[in-house]
Amino acid sequence: MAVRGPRKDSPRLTARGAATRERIVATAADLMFRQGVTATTLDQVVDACGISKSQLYHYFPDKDALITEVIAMRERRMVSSQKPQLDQVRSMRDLERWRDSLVTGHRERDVPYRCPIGSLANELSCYDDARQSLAAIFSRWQGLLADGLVRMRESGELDPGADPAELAVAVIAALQGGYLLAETMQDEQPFLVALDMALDHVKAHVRTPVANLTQPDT
Amino acid sequence: MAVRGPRKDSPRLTARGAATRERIVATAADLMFRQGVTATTLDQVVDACGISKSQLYHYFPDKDALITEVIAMRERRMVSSQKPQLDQVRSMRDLERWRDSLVTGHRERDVPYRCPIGSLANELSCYDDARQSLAAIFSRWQGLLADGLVRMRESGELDPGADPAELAVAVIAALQGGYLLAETMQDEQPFLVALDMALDHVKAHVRTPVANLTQPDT
DNA sequence: GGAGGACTGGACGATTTCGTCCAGTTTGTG
DNA sequence: CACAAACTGGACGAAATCGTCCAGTCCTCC
Repeated sequence: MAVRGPRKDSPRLTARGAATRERIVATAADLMFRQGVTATTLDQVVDACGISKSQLYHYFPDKDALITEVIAMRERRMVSSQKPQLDQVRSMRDLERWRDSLVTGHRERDVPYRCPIGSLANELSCYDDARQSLAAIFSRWQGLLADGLVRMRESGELDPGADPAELAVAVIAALQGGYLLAETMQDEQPFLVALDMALDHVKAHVRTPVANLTQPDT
Repeated sequence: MAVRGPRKDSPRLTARGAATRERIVATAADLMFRQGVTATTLDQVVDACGISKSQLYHYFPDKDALITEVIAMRERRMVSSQKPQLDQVRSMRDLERWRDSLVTGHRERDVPYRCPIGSLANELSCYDDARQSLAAIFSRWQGLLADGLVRMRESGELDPGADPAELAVAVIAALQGGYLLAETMQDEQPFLVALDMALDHVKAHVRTPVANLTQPDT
């Protein structure tokens, strides 16, 4: 898991080889996403990928190594899809845009309501290596969000007393819970409700200009 | 799954037999809780339970049937642990007590931060039978919570415009997300943060007496 | 005390899964 | 060209896993 040598997992690797390797990981990631890790067979990966078994074992010593790579790919994908958006966050409005893109993203590609990271985390949390990697991914994700909240605080929109890190954790938790309920109930409503709660929670820490203090309707 | 005959799964069943059957389910539930369903072997169940394999197959036709029973047990346990508390909920204060008992419950018995229902849901959501049962459990849970919120609304504490069902979904989602993060990070903080967010969210729908409208610190 | 359920204990087979191995072909690159 | 990597294809073994089966003992209730 730790990076020991200079290049340990690439002892002379052609562009083509790297591509195949990547394809294997992608295929495994997809199968594991849909069926779960334990339920996914190496033979399934081989078949779905259209390669022969010897190729799989040419690139990966065993299933665990493949799983490790799948996790790594999940992190890359999360960052590449989330970072561009979260880096833009400077206001409550931006955060709402982020939420909307999560929702619409699931609507157009009709991928099941399910978090590729959360589902791995649930299944692999009893294996410490994997668990730690997944914890790091969550941290990273949370960090991206927290950075946005920090910017909101610096720009004065967020209350100076608000804790961006803590808010970010809450938002990710809501996201995960929303995914799980939506998936289980096969209904996107819990996902929407959870995300709205999360954003409301952030909004509760938005600096309230006096103008916003309208008279209470009592 | 559906109850067809008068007693289909108890064709003459001694008290002792029923007890053993129950012990098998409990043992399986425990193993599946800690390792996951797919990762749990029938031989493991047999060993952990101290019975012989023929007994397992005497009571259950196959692994699926056992899983079904495990899910049913999870529902019973959830209801028996949650209903007494949630039925008491009549105020924000009661809700906070519920949250506290969730936290302290996990602290004293040092059971891992992990939802017995949520983890099953995550792993079994691709099998429609199981998924539906688990969705029903979530609904039930949410219903218990919503009932409490309805009482809060009736007593005037909760805003008449608040939607108890929706609030309950949000709370359960936060709970689930909190579990997942806490488990993965091996830290109870995300669990606390998520639950606090959820309660704040409910609190935001509490009727605000004029007395509570203290001057904003601007 | 007798019938039937509860239970042991392990043999057994079928199948799946992981992982190995290798002989031979194709592709790519210095 | 020559060498190495990429790849096929499938045989193979070991182990795990599911599920069956049965002979025989123990317990319980009518």
